[in-house]
Amino acid sequence: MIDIKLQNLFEKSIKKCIKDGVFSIDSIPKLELATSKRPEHGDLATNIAMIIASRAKKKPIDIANAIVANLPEEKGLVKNVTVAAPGFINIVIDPALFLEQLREIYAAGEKYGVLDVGKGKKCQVEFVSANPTGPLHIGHGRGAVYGDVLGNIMKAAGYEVTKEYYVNDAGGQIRTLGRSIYLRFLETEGKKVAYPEECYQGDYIVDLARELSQTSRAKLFSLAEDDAIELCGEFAATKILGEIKRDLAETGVIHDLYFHENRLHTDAAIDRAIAELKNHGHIYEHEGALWFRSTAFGDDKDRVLKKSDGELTYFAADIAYHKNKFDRGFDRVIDIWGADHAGYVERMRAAVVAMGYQKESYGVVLIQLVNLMRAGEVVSMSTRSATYETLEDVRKYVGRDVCRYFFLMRSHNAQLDFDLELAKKETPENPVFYIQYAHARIASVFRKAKEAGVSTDLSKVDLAALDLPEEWQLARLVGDYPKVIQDCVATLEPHRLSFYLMELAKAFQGYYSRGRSDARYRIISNDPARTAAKLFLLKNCQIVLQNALKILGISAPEEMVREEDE
RNA sequence: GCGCCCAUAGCUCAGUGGAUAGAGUGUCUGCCUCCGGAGCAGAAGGUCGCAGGUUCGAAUCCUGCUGGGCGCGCCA
Repeated sequence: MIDIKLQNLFEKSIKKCIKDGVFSIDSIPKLELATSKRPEHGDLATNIAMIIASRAKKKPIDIANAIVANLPEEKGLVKNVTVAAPGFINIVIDPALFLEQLREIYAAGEKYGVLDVGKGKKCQVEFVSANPTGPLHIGHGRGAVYGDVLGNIMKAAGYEVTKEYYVNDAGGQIRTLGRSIYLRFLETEGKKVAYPEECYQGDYIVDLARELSQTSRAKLFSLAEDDAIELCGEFAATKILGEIKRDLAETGVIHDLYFHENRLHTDAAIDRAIAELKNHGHIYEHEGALWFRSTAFGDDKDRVLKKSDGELTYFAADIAYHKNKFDRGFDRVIDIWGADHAGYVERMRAAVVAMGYQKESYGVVLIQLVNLMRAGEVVSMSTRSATYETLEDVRKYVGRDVCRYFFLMRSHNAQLDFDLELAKKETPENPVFYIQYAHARIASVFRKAKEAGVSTDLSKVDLAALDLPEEWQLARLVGDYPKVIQDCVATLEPHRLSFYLMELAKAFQGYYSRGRSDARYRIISNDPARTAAKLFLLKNCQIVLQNALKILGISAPEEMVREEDE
């Protein structure tokens, strides 16, 4: 809003400068406004004079001065404008304008921060997609929370989002799973078997074998070995997928759709996808196998779709799945993969482009791995015996909110050290509590106000009663929220929201705490107009805290309860 | 060997070409008669891995190094 108004003012001024012959350029550059880091640089700053200077071959400072001199007057917008070397234009906004924004926020309520940049386009976010052969580990957890929150952010930004989980329930891995179960079953029957290294080693395999045995012992003996293994595989995969879903649900991650790979096989979708590539001339045969010429689209080497033994590769199924995605009408398809799949990106992109879909509509986000730590020591992830290895164990140990926040407080393309002992600490070192505390404190003030019989009717508030710099600052900060959402969408980086929340919480705590020593800062006073205005400001802070926490999938408690008090 | 990611305060990390590089934590010093001290204010702490280059301006972009992580199958 403010941006647009300023854009207009500057455009007018620049046009006048051109007309007056101060400088000459072909087109007017877009006005970039940055929030100033230092108070003496005003609220906003623009570098437009320097941009123009480089094009017009003039001194930036002269251009800045000319632009400022020609800025039209507009009441209630700009309070002051100054020029600083080498050519910055610093703008002080009328504080009343930030305060006015509060009314919009209050009116929008939980809709505040909902944007239309997505314009209702259909967006699919695929994440987790772990094979149903074992429990989710902490790395899956990071991808799960990232994908969930990215989906929430895209939704808030105006996309129509589908969160999806691709289930690899066909092929070799499920057969191996079935064999693992079957062999463990034989063991429980007292048979001596050699348990191969490539089979799944976890204890859960034994548990599943026992469980299946209870209902289907006779059947397993009556079937031919291959059929028995298939039965074991189906049983275990279904069971494990159920566990994964429950695990995700408890982490606050809900997918809209579980897409089963099996479907692609039963309705010949893979054949159709290969045919599609063939029509475009990107398929050839070599040494009895069927190849996709992915090198034509920037991949390192061509890839096999059908092996010489006649079996399809997983890549073939993945291509069919992605064809399916685009055929369902998604304008944007975002895959979220672990960093260990980086080598897979180029071939998938190649396939998407080769089938004739827009390159820009497809994106892959790689999530770097997680190092699980305990009090500074790395907890081994390779040994199955390690205690806190699964997502479930970690979540149960630290709690859902902390678990999610730790995954969200870091850029996804940096590795994450997840320290269990640090996450477990409830006091200052743990930002999630600090943010929640800000929310709870506001709730507490409202309870107090009610007790004291203060009117909490916020429909008519005199904003002029907010006359402290910290109050303008807070108003400005909550006004930044939609921009933060926009940035998160543009960069696909939800951690920016976490950092914003921290900043907002800090600004609020600082403001609130001054009330201890300075009566002007106390929220509830015997001045009804000031009290109402301050409550209104707090309410707006609370709205933003709530909306942002909701996107992150973290609770916004009305009060904080210490664990030892429970 | 090739590809991708990372390197910023003691530690963990922000910083999508802008001004004197910021938080949290740790260390040190203060602060409460009163709305929640899980708090607040302040101080100290930096050759932004190294070397070049592009630019009015580089932690940010380009090139080459160094160090760490991941990946390079007719595996999944």
